[in-house]
Amino acid sequence: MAKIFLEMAEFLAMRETAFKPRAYEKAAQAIEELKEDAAEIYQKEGLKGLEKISGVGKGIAERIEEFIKTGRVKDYERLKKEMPVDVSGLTAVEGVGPKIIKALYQKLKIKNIRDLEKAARAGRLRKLPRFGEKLEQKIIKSIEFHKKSKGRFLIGEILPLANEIKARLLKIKGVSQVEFAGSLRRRKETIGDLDILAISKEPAKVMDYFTKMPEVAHIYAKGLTKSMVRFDFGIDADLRVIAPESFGAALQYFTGSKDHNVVLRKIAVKKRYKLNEYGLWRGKKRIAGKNEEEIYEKLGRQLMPSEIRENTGEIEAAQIRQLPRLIDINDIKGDLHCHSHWGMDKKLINEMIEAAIKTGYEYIGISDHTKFLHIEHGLDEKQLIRQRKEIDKLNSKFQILNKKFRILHGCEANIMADGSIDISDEALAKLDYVIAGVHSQMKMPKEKMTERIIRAMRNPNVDIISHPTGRILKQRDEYKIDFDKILKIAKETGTILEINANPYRLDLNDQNIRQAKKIGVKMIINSDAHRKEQLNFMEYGVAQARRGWAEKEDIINCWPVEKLLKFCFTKLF
DNA sequence: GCTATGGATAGCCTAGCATCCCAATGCTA
Repeated sequence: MAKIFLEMAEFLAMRETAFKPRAYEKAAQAIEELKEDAAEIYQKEGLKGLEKISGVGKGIAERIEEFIKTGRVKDYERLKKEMPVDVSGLTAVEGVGPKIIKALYQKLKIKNIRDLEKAARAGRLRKLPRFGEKLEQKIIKSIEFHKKSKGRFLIGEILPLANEIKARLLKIKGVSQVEFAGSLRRRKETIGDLDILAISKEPAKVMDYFTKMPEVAHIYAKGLTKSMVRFDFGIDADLRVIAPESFGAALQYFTGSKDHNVVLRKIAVKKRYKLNEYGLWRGKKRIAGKNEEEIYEKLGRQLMPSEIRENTGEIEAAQIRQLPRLIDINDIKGDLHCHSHWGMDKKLINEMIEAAIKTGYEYIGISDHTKFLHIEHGLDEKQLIRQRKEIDKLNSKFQILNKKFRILHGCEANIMADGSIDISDEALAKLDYVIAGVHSQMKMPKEKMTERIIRAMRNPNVDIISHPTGRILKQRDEYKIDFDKILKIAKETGTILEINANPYRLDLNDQNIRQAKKIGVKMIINSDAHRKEQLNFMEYGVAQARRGWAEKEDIINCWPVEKLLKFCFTKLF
């Protein structure tokens, strides 16, 4: 449905219809972001229910109804007949928009990317009015990039590279500040492109350097205030050089999100100000712009952390000065989901411990897989006992040395299809804590999967549910579960839900976290490290928790170890 | 076509860059 409305928006733009394109675009986005299936909403509440979706009014609600009932949207088909082209395919080519698509179809009967590439390579585009050789070349290059492009990138893939580029830019003479904006600064799970802002006395030098970096495969644009490039592995990056007096305004503006900014600008207009990337203005006078804080303050709002700028209530909370005090990476006292590959790898457990101490943790929990996962060399009851002895030995060493550090002994057990655990309760009871997770048969019907996890939560030995929704970003959807029900039982039993910090998981997601916090379900941020370097995944988990408005009190590995163990020990069921 | 405001109507984000044509247009963020 979202795709149909998005295409309708493009068709309407081709006809130069005013305002409707934006309306359809907005509706498409709203539908895509919907948590519930639109068909379910319609079934329960009819047209009125659909109209409650922000961006959906009477007209679009009726078209959704039509689609649910007939599987078609007549208006869409009419538009498509008028201009039978693959709009979504063509607009995916950078530099091609509705006006160009229209000209291409009318003059050259170009319907899709294949036609376009053929015509461009044959030199037929340059002959069209308002076209030229350069535009033709640009389109050929865009098509080549499009074929290679991999879409969005995981934050775990981008942040390390971005930090390196930042360090390089800071070394250039005349550069005094470099910051990321956009989805990277909001720490979204996936990043579409890289937005970088800089202050420099010599913009030309920075732009020269930036566009000539070894990673740069293509330069879209290069000016004194803005340059845009594509890196060889497929992500685009923009660099803007900003005047110091506008830096805060630019940072605010380019950080977004778009929805957050739209609301903010409306607030500015209401106060008879104007907000743009150069500052907050009253008439021609700039009344704020150097930093973000003064802009938000002049608009009557607390400064909002970038991770929650999604227009999901943060602007309202900031007005009554009730913003949450988001958890910080420095609040983390330990990591309870670390694999040592015990029995397979003799050194890893020590490496993990060393890395944890170096990070400044007060404790680490070793939680290897249990016996059902043969492939990961899961431990059985006897092996767990032997592992316990080794951990006791290591702990007594710390005591002798009078070090505060402590190793906890846990495991990541498997929740079987019927909700039972793959290892005996006796063995589990001897551990400091137990994580349980689903690692098999993930395609169960919603009710069965929910019951399965609930049964595991009701096991008095199970303290933590790992990666509760099971999704793998860019690879696998979450399992079908009734999350509200899981939350209810988690609250009832005192079961802790994990925020798995592996950048491929980031599970729970931001919305899950917010829901859990609201109900009072406790969470834990774990790295799920299988190598010592992966302990650093914690950073992504903390970012995710922040996006879910989590505070220190909500996350049990911000607590001292005694309090944490007591919470695990006094589990209700 | 949607939303907000007030019950029918106004308003819908802004700006840099490339390109094509030499002042305007389209795309993108």
